[in-house]
Amino acid sequence: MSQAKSAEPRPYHHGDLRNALVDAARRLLEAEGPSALSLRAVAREAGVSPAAPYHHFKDKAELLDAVAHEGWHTLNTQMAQAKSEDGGALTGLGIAYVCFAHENPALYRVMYDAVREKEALPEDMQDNKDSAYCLVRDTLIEHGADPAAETHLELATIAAWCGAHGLAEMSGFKQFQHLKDELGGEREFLAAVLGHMGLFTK
Amino acid sequence: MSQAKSAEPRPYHHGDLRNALVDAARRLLEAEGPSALSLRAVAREAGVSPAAPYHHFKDKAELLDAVAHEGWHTLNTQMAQAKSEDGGALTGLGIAYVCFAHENPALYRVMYDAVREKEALPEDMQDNKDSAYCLVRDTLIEHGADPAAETHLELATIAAWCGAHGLAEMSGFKQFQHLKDELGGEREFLAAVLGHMGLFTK
DNA sequence: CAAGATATCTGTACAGCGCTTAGATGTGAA
DNA sequence: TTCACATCTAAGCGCTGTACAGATATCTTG
Repeated sequence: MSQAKSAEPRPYHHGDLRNALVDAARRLLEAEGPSALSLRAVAREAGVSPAAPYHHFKDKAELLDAVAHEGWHTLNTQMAQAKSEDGGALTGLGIAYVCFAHENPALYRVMYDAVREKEALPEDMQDNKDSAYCLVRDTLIEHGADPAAETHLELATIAAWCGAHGLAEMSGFKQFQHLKDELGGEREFLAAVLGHMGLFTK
Repeated sequence: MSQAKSAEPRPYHHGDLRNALVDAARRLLEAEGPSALSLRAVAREAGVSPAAPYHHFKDKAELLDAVAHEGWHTLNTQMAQAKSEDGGALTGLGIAYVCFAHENPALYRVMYDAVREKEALPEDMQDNKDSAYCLVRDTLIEHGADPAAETHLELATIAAWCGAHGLAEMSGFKQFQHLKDELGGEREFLAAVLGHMGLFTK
């Protein structure tokens, strides 16, 4: 494992240990998976003692929250990019969402583990202009949803998100491989399933 | 915690420890949540030594698999019941699915944790006549899907399942409370979101 | 019924975990 | 310069999953 970046004998005070810990956690997560992500391992990876993280995070959950926060941020920007590239079709957003989950499986899991613990939407997804949630809602409006029918709009956004999250967790199943082969690829499979959700038509 | 059922000093050989362990696990899961479900706690609850479970399960994951297996079985039967009671509407199945997840949150989580580990559908959900998967597929046929269009049918079933799973994980969010109030209840909220998924119309 | 093979369970131990506490070390303000 | 404060280390607690050797009960075979 990469032991931080430099070989010089780190000064007693790290300088920016908080960020270093979050980075180390992401590195470990990617390399070893979520089950290997112990606080102690993160501290080792960052080159500090096992107790050091407690001066920056209340407990392990709070460190994972910080990792998840970065994850939501990345997801938001990737979906915004997908929207601009794809001409703004809802299916494109759905595929971008699922692809993010596939490309960062461990991170995606940490993101939703945190969310399940709190039983609440992460702040990064709430009524923040840059959130993927709002991106989806705006896209629905562009495709004809009535912006005045707030409840309707909110329900539709939730439905789309539920479908995308479900697909993100399911589409990796081995049992679906034959469908991907049949349809000519992963993306085609995703688009087909999303298409069957109604909301994602077109 | 209830220390098994009887006060008599259990014979050296338990008789049916395997099932006793699975039951103990379910009891703990319900009472204390998934984070409290350690192998050692399960052994304590069943009144045996920490090493005893290893004669019946390869490791902790295999015990959780057994718990998950029971969970899938329960889910299948509850959905079959919902179908017979509800006149066979797809929305009823979706609501039954989500309600199961809400009534057994810890169990539902164990079920999907196992699934994520394996990246495969649980056996109990595959092409077994009693599976909820087949129940949904048959319901789609009853509502007009062409049984000969196998790919189409499979995609639609997957889409429905993805939507239901997503909703099961999302619908507990505090942020959606105002929608439940507005719509007159939890079930109405669920039905409304499912309705927006297209597949679940009627 | 005797005897040994086998299945099941216990006791003990190890390394790793999250977290706490006490004390060491560096930093910045008075 | 001094002292308060932020940051880090070292040591340790109780927990975990798991391995292994040995105890105990049951089953099989004679």
